[in-house]
Amino acid sequence: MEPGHWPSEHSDALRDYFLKGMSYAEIGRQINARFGTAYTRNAVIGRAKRLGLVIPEWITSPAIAPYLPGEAPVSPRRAVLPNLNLPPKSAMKPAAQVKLRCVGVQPRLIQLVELESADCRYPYGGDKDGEGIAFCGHPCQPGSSYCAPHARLTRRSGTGAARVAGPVVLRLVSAA
DNA sequence: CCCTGATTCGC
DNA sequence: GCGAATCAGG
Repeated sequence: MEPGHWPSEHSDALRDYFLKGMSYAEIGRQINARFGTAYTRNAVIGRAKRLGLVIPEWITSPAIAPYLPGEAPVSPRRAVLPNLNLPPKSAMKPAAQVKLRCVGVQPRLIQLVELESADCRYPYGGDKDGEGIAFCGHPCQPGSSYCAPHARLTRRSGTGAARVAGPVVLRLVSAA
């Protein structure tokens, strides 16, 4: 694809994940995984800001607003315009952080019964599927229960023995 | 050290 | 408008 612009699908996903309370890096990773894109966290952040993404307080804080007299009851809608109304800092999102997804790998989404002992046990679904949970299924690295991408996703680096691929360009290798 | 978010600046 | 580079804090 050759989009100089973000597809609405991606933007929608971005909003969804954002409202879900995930960090930009994770949002990026998940969108990357789902759409097979290669957005960096910077890209996601920049896009989010440009989109005017804001934390709907009325969602996270449905409490009564004890605004001071003189202050207009600006509850039902925060100005989404690029004026000068940005909150002092980040409002941070409370709930969420449920499940991680994955990197640039496309999971086989196999069932547990099909999962072998040498397959990556990375949980998929369960988030908005409603269907049975599936797993990555990629051949896991020796000594690990996950494949390389998922292993590095869980934890960074590999005891100073994995600094080979500089600018990592993860692309799937699964063919058949 | 790792991570995070936020901004600026060049394309 | 997009995103990398960079900055700043945890």
